[in-house]
Amino acid sequence: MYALIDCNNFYASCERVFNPSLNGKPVVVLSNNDGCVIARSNEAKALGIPMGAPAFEYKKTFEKYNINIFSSNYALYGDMSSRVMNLLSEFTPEVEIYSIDEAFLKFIGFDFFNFQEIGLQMKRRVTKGTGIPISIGFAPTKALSKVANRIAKKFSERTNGIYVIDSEEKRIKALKWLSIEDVWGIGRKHAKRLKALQIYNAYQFTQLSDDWVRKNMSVVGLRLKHDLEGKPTLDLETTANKKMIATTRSFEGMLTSYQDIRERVSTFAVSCAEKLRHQQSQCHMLMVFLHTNGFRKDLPQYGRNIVVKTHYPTNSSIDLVTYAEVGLQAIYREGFHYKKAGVIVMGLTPNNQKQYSLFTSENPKHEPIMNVVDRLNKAYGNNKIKFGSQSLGRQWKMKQEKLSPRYSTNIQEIITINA
DNA sequence: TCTGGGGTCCTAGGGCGA
DNA sequence: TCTGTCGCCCTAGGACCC
Repeated sequence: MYALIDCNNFYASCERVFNPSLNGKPVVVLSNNDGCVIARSNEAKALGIPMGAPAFEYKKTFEKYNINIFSSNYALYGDMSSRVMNLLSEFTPEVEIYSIDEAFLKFIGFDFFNFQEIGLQMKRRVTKGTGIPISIGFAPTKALSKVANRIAKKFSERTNGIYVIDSEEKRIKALKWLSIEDVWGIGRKHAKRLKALQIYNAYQFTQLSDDWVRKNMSVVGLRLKHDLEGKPTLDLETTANKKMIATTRSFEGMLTSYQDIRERVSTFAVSCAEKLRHQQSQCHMLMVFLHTNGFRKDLPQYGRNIVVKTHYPTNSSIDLVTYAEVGLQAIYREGFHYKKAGVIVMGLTPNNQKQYSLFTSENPKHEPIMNVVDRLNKAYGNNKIKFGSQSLGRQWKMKQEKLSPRYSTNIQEIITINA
């Protein structure tokens, strides 16, 4: 049996844990730069605020309905997430953390257990331990547990946030209820194609022939079909190291000068290098990209990316800044208003599997320097140590006008209770 | 004026050596 | 020495997820 546990309106719920006066009121959380709506409480959903809504377009709606707005506070959400995941792992050792707010659990040898009861215990444990509300779906496969979770959430008053698919009858009923575009693994494109063929729900999808699905939706679609049929095909994924690491940002305004963009790109490269060292990996390729604002049809558009190969595997900030600059020089063009840039490191290998080059080698001083940089940044806060190409005086700040405190990870910002 | 960020997997097609 | 075929590797692009 698999379970999918999903935190309800996760970011909005995190804000509520430390500010209970928000309970019952509409809450939205915005993306970086306070750009789009990325999380909504049920009350905000009921007011018709869609996912991804640009904040500036909905400003009046926010004011009209007194909606509580928050900038995204990843320090808080990340910490709350790991607390939830820790509690869930008390129920079975087989846990796949699927995203910041979701986990698959696998129950082997629980044949005679009552999953409804296990679900109740999980809910109580997580609510008591973190204050985060969760929904739980149990089913014999991962894809079906996603479906069960959806039912648990959709009919929460009847299901109490827990639903178990444990019979053929329930499976078919659930699949007939689920619209094709809501099936996990069927995105917009495939949903459109399937609808054109009169396939409107998940059950109809499972009635297609394997050959057709394989031919038109690749093995990915076929695996999904089998999983929905109740034949376990997708298993828990082991949490290996990441295969690529990215740091990309939209700029608050638009940038034109090479120097300004270079500063930003250097910072992205430094950030990638830090993430690489954190997971004890190194990269042998780095991609730099930049592009103009696609929403501004009145301005000339330009966008390019370039992959730069490193001479040896590295996670040195000094090296990566250098390579990133080589890439940027190759793709930067004068005369455009740039809105977004990023650095992505690829071809990752563990630190202890190093393929040396005959002709070039890393500077042996980098490793101890990076160790010191990481230690200082850890002790005194991130980005205290900067590199030459990053500006010392200038602070590039994301727009975060509605940022809540880091209640659970910073002692200076701990919650205060007035008696 | 203002529209996010970070990932994974799969396939097709070309280059290239055996 | 030339040519055809096969399989591997790499890359770009597409589709999906949260």
